Amino acid sequence: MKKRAPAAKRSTAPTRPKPEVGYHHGELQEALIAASEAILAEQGAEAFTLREAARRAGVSPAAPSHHFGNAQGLLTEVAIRGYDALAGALREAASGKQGTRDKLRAQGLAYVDYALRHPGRFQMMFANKRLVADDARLKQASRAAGHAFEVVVAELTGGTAKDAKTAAAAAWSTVHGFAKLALEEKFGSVNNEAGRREIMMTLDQVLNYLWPASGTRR
Amino acid sequence: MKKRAPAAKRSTAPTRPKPEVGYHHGELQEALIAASEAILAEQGAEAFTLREAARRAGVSPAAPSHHFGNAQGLLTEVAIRGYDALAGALREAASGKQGTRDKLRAQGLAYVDYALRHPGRFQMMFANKRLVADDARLKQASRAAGHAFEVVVAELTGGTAKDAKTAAAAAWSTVHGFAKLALEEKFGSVNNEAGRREIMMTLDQVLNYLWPASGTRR
DNA sequence: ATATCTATCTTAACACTGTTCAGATTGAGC
DNA sequence: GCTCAATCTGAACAGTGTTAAGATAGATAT
Repeated sequence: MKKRAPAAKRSTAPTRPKPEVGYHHGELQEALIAASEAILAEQGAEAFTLREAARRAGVSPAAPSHHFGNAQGLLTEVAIRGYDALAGALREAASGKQGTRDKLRAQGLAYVDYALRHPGRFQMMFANKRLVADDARLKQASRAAGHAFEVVVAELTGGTAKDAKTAAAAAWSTVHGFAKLALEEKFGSVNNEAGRREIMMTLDQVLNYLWPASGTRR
Repeated sequence: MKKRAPAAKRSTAPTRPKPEVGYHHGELQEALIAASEAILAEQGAEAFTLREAARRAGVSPAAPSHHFGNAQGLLTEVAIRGYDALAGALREAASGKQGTRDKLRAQGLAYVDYALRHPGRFQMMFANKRLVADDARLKQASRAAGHAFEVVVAELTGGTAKDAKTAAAAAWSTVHGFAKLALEEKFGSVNNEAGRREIMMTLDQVLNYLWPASGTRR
């Protein structure tokens, strides 16, 4: 078994607030999360194994349990960060536009773009059985992402809160379904850039169809 | 290990075209498919194991390989039947209605109803990595299900074939996304009948919002 | 400075999994 | 009857997640 490089020597100053390596391994949590992300990015959600994540972090397969309890715990942490990143992407997409419909369309495109750029992470985020589904932070992060739709949609409906909820559910369902179907290759190949561009164009048409510009009829 | 009951005695007539039991086990393919369906129904897609399916069919873990190659092959067969059943449900839902919009709404409700009633099977149908994704029969069955939307939507658009494709993609995406999000508990609990009813009502609102009755504006 | 404490990590084991391969079994056809 | 090919078993292999006991080492107290 390969021994990892010895930890960097401690600074001579003993009162350092945050040592550069910390405990034995130091940032094992972060290392395991990074390793998990790498597996998801390289080989997809189905290929993730706890042992492989431990291997990449240079620790024994039992090490992660002390930080995350079990594989679900580690993946939950990954999913939380994934939701945070998604929510950020949605907010940013909306902030770059003026009209409400433009914001909504930009959010839809950003949602699917995120899914296609991080397919493994995205699939894992919505694989409740592999996560600690009732984790408070996970639920909060997920809600925050869904909330990004409500914020924009509320401007659109201008009606009751219930209408806004319905419209947000509609928007989220549409882009989520499109992303999922795209990832399962129902709209053609998604492995090459050309395929992804075509899929994004299809999405644009779908969004135009469901949320036509003001005054347009169908 | 438990010995299964001895096969029923052959009929005295030797020229029977289809013996009631066939080979050693007889209908092992069907038994394995039924066992797999049972696992999916009882414990969900994540809980499926080939060994458990073999156990339930009363054969050794190596037996399935002779009929399906591997676990993916068996699950592909299950998925094909799932798509066939889904396509049938979609066609039947549309056939019971007159107006095009009523057909579309009935299809949407039927789609999500199917997903909520057979969650394990539904999740497996859209888990490409666990199936033989390029199996011709699987792709055909999947296309047939998607085609059910196109048929109804074509009446709605009355435009070019491209418009119909866009509208069908929109409809499929919406109901698929809603079903997926519902199964991941994003719209509340789905484990009890009351929760499912509430979710179906939310879906009805979503469909009314996205495909309003003729003449209605938003 | 030394001893103790406690978080961290390893080692080894356990019960699983899917798959492969050699051989046994058994229905079908000559 | 005999042969043949399809079917199934048994055993093995490499891999998985998880657990328990012990080693290690940073932090803390004396």
